Amino acid sequence: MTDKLLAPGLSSSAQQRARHIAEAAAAVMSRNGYGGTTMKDIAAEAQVAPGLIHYYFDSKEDLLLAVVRMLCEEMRQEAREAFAASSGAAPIARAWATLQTAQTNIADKPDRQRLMFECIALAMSEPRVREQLIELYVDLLDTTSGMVDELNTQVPTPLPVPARDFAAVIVAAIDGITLQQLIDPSRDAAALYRALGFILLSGVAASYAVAGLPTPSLEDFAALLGTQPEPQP
Amino acid sequence: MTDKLLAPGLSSSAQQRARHIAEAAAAVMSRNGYGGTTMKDIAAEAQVAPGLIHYYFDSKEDLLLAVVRMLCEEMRQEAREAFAASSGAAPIARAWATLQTAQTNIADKPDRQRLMFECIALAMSEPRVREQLIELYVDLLDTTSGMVDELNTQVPTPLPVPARDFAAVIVAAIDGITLQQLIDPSRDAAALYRALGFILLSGVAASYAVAGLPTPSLEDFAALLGTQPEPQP
DNA sequence: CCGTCTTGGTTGAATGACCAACCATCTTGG
DNA sequence: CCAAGATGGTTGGTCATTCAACCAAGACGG
Repeated sequence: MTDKLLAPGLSSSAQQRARHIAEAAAAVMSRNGYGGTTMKDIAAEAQVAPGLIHYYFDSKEDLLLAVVRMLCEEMRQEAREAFAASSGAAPIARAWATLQTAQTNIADKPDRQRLMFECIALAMSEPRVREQLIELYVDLLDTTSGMVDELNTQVPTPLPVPARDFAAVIVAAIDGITLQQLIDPSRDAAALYRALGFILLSGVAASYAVAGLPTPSLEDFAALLGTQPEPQP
Repeated sequence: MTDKLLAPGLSSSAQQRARHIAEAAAAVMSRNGYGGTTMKDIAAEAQVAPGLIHYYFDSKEDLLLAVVRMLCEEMRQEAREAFAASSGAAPIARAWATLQTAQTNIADKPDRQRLMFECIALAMSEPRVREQLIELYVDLLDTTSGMVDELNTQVPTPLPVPARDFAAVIVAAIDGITLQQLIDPSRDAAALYRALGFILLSGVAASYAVAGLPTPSLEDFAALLGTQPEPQP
């Protein structure tokens, strides 16, 4: 039994208790990182005896996984909502709106992102963690490539690359930007997202061009992304 | 004194000795990860007493930093060489050739990449590590944006985003793809790099279109990237 | 030339801090 | 009254780091 949280056969109050502990863990771990968090810290945050944590979770690692799963689900949900909310708009606008959720995520809750990456680092040496993480990534790519698929139908020439690969690259770029932000928060994340937006959207422009349709100008994009185009000197 | 390796006033034989230890550390840490490596392991690999390591390096952390700096420098060098070697070719080909070095890097030496990310995770909680990492990223972005600048002059319409932001996004995407590869090596890295290539290069296509020049067809790109375009069903 | 001193390296056992996991023992709700 | 739930001190193991002792090889005085 690896994860009592998901195990059936626990009363709903027990599930609530487990969740309470997981939330406390999320708070402390976000604050101090996984390595910098002791079971005692978590117990203190949850106002509970240290031993009790092991009653609900087999190990510290399990607790981390529960936390990370919660955080992932939350982020994915936000992205899905933004995508759905923009369902009437032009494909470019939808893509941009959805991308924004990633941007605000790192801006508003850097600690959570940090925890995610600590978990990834742990996964490199802990096979159990890795498996869980693979699952989470599969879900994330499913969601993203679903969106790409949908946008693909609204564009004159469909993308010349498999939607899933395209989605993976988008996710990769977001992860990478997040990483850079975590390492040096003083850098301007908005500028990077703007650049990412341009890069992705110029693909759309090419799509128009290839179809022999009038190509949207870069100024159009610029207006959309809320910035001026900045030609190189 | 934080880093005896760089400290002046050590005889050159001492520098050699330090390097020898750092190389042993690189080997073991790549194999077992930073967390999974003990000073004893490193000592054994270097055929040296555990205590000696602290004669040359103040802490395990310092040793990691020395190792990471070596690895970074190596990768940057490879990329620079590939870029320089292709200096006669078309901008698209140069970009692609340089991108390839990143691809082979993760394919051939995943362990090193893993160590890099473990170091990044550590940086989140260790200010000293973070500072060093910021420096390394600055260097990396300098190199990359230098390349982007150079390519920018060879293209009909210069990029509408600052070269440095563009470079940062490229680096981010590479990092992200690397991360995904580390988590699940069974995924097809080549496909992701192909997708990244298309995304970046369709920006070039747009650049032609905006300039009112005939747009290179996606088939042209496909040939260049050594694959067939795969239209979505 | 030879013994001794000095210095720069080198050794590996001992230290000490840390903490996840355990468990013997209470408490309480049903 | 008795589990299920909760407590928190104890335990055992892991390591980074320290340190006192050791050694080889060059400098030096006699």
